[in-house]
Amino acid sequence: MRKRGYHHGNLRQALVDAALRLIEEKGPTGFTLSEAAKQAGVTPAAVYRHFAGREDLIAEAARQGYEIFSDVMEYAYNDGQPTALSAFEATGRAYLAFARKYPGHYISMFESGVSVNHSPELAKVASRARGILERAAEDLSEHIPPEKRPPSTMVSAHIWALSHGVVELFARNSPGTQSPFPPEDLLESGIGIYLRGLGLLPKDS
Amino acid sequence: MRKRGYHHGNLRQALVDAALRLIEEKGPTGFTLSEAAKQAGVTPAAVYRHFAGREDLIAEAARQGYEIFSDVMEYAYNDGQPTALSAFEATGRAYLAFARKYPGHYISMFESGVSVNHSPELAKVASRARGILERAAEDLSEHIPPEKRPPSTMVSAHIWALSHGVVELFARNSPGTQSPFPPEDLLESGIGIYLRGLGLLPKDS
DNA sequence: TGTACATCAGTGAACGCGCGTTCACTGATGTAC
DNA sequence: TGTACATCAGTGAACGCGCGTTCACTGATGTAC
Repeated sequence: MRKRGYHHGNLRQALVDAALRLIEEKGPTGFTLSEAAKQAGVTPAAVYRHFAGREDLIAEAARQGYEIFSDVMEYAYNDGQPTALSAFEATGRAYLAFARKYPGHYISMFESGVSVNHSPELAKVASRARGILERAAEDLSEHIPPEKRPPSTMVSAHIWALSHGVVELFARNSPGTQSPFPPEDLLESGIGIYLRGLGLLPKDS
Repeated sequence: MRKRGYHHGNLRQALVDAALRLIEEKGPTGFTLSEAAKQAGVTPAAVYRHFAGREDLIAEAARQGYEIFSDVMEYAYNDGQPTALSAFEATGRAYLAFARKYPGHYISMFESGVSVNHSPELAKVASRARGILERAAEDLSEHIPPEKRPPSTMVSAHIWALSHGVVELFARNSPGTQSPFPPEDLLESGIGIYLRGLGLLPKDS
């Protein structure tokens, strides 16, 4: 996708990759532009050929994260097939799977302090991600009698919050805060109970 | 609680307070020992009379946070009175109220990267906090028929995750990530649906 | 095919900065007599 | 009450460090003729 050649070949992406690795390892705090440059085999000054600065580099890492995230969620959602319910549950599982598989991206997106309004592209891809979850919630809502139906944006916010909370509290190898349950089970059971509360699952499963 | 007098009077606590202010303002990243010292009207070196270093100061801020947090949660729980259900809901509300009222503490506790095992005192007070939520979940669980009752530690993990997720995603003034709903409503409705899913609330509320 | 030229990705040195931490010290406070 | 002494909280200077960023440059690559 990048233009080929010159000296390094594809420094821009190499820098993003290095940043992702460092952010995953040391957190957004520990990440430094200089070390990312070093890992890419390049002088810190070279970074400025491709990014406006440190924050811009993190923002690009986040942007790529949202891109992958959206793809993963969209794939899991699968246009609401075979059922709105199964699609919704798959989306929840995909959220956690993404957080586990792409921790550097996840941290860049949600813990780096980079605003989603850093650039129009970032805002756009972030809202695409949100849109998918909201659509899944909408599909689902149609199976709830209108008079007891919460707004579908609320449902998606609930699930997003639960998923994010599980990731932050129980899926990180943060020493000392480990749960007696695997995060996957925790999220799946939580979503299950929640959906039962919406009247979308039988009383006993 | 501190011994009185000498030069500053109560530098130790003044440093913790400054740290809390700075952490709230600039995040755990932006916090520096030197600036905390400056805000307390003191040389950076003076900090070392009271703390082992930067991390130790943050850990003390977190410790005080857990202390307040536990008190608040315990008060809300109110020994499960008048009912296990109402006590549980009050505990959830108290969680969010704490996060809003003591953002510096909250960040020190959950976002600063300080391990809960930094010191025995910290571990102790953190587990006290966890214990309260677990007890509330246990009381509640007794109203669920045993064969469809999830482990109470799981219930408390669900609620903790949901609450934390709401705080992180929707209760911060993080630019761009605002929800169409007040965090309080979001959490309360989420917990309501969840409890209904546990069979603890009537089908239509 | 060969030569002259333009481009521009990456260099390397330099900058000012604030950081966390150390150390020998000083001088206000508290205490013993 | 007054004096001599001990304590120890806070000072101030110094340290080495790595940071993000700038700048004039260089030299490999691509291109025009």
